[in-house]
Amino acid sequence: MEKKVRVRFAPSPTGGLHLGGVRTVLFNYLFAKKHKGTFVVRIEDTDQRRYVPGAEDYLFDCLRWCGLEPDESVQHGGSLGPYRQSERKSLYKKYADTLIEKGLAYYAFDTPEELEKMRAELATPANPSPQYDRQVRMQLRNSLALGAAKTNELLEAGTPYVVRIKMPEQDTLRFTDLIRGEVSFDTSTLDDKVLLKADGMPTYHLAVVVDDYHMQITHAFRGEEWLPSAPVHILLWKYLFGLVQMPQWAHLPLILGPNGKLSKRDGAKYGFPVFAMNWTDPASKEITEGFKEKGFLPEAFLNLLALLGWNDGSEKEIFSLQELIDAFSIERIHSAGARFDYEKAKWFNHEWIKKSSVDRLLPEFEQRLFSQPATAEERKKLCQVIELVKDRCTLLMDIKEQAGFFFTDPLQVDTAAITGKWSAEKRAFFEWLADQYQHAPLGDAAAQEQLFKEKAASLQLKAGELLLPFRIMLVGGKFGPGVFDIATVLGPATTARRIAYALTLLP
RNA sequence: GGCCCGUUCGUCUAAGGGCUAGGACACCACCCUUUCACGGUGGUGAUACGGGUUCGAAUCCCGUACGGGCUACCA
Repeated sequence: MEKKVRVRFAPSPTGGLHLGGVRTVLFNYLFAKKHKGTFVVRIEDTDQRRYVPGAEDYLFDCLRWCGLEPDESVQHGGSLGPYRQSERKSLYKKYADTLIEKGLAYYAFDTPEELEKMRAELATPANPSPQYDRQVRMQLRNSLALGAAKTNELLEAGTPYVVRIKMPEQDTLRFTDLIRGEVSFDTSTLDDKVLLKADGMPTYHLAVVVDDYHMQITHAFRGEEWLPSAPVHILLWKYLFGLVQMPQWAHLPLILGPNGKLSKRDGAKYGFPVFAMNWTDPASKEITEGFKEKGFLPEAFLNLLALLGWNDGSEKEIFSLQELIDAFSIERIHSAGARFDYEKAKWFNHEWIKKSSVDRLLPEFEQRLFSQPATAEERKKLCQVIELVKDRCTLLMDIKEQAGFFFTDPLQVDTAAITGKWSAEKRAFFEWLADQYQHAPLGDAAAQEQLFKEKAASLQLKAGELLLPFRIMLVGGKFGPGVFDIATVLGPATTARRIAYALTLLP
């Protein structure tokens, strides 16, 4: 009997939720749902200096917007909490002590200044970043070099210390990554990573192992940037809980920006969002734009993220969340990093807007077009409008431009596009047309078009030369769906009014 | 510098030893549309390089080059 699948997303609440973070959530979620497992969100807030108020609530807001609700978390409850690492502090200390007792870790009293000095002294062009490792540890201020008596003395005097793992001299550590196969490391090249900080908080290395064990995590997904620290975690699993208990690891390929790992700066620089939702830095008040506010549908956002590094082997590209769950498999995740392409991202969104139902789109349109809740009548009109314009919206932001004129007379009428071929005959035609809309029942779009063309022919005017002016009178510019469809939705009174108004601007 | 990971059109990718190397985005052309989109048709465009293994390699192995990540008492 297989163990019940349990996965976790373990963000550190320090700011906006990055594209890559959402993709990690998504893969966790897909895998959990696919295997009827449990998706846990654990807050990694062990660095108190980096605490950012609001970041945690923001994170859950993002997950909610995406439709990726955790099964267990700070906000969702669960029996294996607390789900915030700062609230599990004493647990980690216990394990750090165990490691020291077994001689697998040691106390280190070096101050940050001393470490800096050591690195500065040892740095050479050939070795620009010296490590705290077996080469130098006997020359530093730690329990290994100092001996038991001196160590106890320092401890009793309340000297601040950290706990470091004692990296074995000569060992090869290997594991099988679900995405890249066997990966191995030689411990002789590794350093003695800090496990417990001077403030008593664990570092990521200790916390992730202890918590994954206690929360019974079976599969761990994380970004490829964590691969180099895998050997530390393997060792801790071996020392603390046994390797058989260790979750299966999958190191996800990185999402790259135009220059390496995608960063928030890239977004600002190249004009695309990087965060899921708008993030306002509480200190600087600086706002970083999110996909939501930029006008992405969450369905599209998830879809494009899933296809960045994964595909189902077919040529299918548009997937709903349920379809992703059904089709998902770790084996089909790529091992190479993927460069984020904003143009393709927009294409996904456009596809989703086109395929979404009027009902799905209604609240999106309403929210962007009305300052107050729409009346039943406005809603009815809105539905017709959505049907007419949704194919022309790539981002939800486009709604204002593509649909606004149905509800508000155009502020600017591009008369310059009309005046070139304007004439007294044409003016007469439009005066007649306005009058028709004002007084005669005109029927549907097809009937209006027929009448329009017949009248044009009778006056020896080319219908083609009248259509564009008509459009501009109604919408203000050279865009929008078929003119007679617009006139129909606008209704005769409004259509007549706009023609009449435009005529006042023309010779 | 050291360690780790990676390398198919500009970008995302398919092809898990036998092929005219397929699709999508973007781009270009044409068609449709008496606006602009949508849509349709077609086009430009890739297996980093060098060695092996094999009857046969994008696919397996080695090396080189290039790219990325890590190298904090951050995650």
